Amino acid sequence: MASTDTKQLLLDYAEKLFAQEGFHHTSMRVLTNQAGVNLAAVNYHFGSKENLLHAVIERRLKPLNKKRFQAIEVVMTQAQKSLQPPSVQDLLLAFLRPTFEFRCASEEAKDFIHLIGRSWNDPDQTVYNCFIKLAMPLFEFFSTCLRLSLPHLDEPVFQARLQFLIGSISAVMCSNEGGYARKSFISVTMNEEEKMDQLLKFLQAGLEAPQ
Amino acid sequence: MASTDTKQLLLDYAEKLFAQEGFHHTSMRVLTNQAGVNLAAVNYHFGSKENLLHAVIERRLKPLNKKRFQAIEVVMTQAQKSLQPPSVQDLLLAFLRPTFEFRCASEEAKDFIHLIGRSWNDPDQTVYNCFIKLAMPLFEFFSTCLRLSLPHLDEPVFQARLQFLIGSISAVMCSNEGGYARKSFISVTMNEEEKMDQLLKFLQAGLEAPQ
DNA sequence: TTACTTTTCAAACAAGTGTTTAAATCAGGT
DNA sequence: ACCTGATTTAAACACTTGTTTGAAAAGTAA
Repeated sequence: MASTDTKQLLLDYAEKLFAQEGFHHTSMRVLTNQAGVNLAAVNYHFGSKENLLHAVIERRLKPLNKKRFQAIEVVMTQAQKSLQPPSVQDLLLAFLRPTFEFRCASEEAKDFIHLIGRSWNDPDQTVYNCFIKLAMPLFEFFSTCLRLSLPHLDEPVFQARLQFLIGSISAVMCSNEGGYARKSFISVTMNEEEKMDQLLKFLQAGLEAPQ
Repeated sequence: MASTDTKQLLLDYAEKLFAQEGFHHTSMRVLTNQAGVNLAAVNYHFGSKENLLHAVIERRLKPLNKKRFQAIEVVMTQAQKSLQPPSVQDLLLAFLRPTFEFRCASEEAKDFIHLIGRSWNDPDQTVYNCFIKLAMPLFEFFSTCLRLSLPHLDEPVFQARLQFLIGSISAVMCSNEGGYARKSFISVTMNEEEKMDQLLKFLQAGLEAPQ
């Protein structure tokens, strides 16, 4: 077996298991068994379990964040041309559309998004740090741009609403109806596009609410 | 030492550690060391680590949910009297006020709320199941009542917005500025009352947005 | 084939986990 | 004082964890 195959297998199954079971709760023995490779392969190819997590997150998050970054940039340049602040709707869409498109791409992508959505509140420092290191620049860029769309808001109010926004987004990212997820009392029977539309409307209304 | 003291100590420190480190990542040896009791005390008094978690959650969640339940009931009886559907604002307030009041009561309460807020998306089935079993009845009641306030929404849209709502609320519950939490790029410098006001406005606007 | 590197493999390692056990200690009632 | 049941204790148990090791196998280039 080529070395790249083993690496890919490990990344794929790690992504799935980390999402489903959590990082700490995923055993390297279970992972390597499912992937059909030897236990020592993880340490040989990645050095450690933590490095494997890093590789799993980086592999998908880098291209995804690049897309989001570019989409936001488009909105910003158009805004500069028209000498107007960017609209909340455009910015939200620039952030959400690549996310949802990515999420719909495959079942594996859904697993990954689940993993990411949970990282915000993950008690495990390992997961949180790994995620935030890769995501921070984008979020700060997004936050700065969104600020321009909502100049009338006091800074603390803006920060608070940013927190609410992230909560809603990560809730959607964590939900995967029809997947391995446990039952919830909420059953969102909606295709992904409609769901994004609804999330957009919800967030826009919340962000633009009178202070 | 009276037996009740040991039990209390275990509950207190378990609450703190489960919130800070997560359930699985909390070692019973560390827990019993911090609490100053013997390792075997957990199994003697609670039977198992899982039962301890259950006791931790139940101790605080039962009275909290009772308060929320009663507050919602007040809103509903007033609505019935006036032959009007309950307002979104009143219902949200009935749910949020007891939560925030509880959260402000003490630092331990904040830990607990953090633990609860995370339970939604906890990869650990143990934590999730334990939480949902105790919280489900209240959430279903709340959901049913809120549905009456938003009769014009299609059912799928309502369900989706419910998901967004829970996301925002749990994001706030998980945040504990000034506590042991790691740094975030969001810094919400707001007292709890203002924060609740803002959350209320945000959610109300989002829920009542045109479909 | 030979020589060399990369990759795989089974086994062992050291440390940590929740739980159990049986003896020791403490408490309250008679 | 004594007895009895509740509680605490140190030690051990059985098991899992991520990681390391050194030899075997596979792959590559001369």
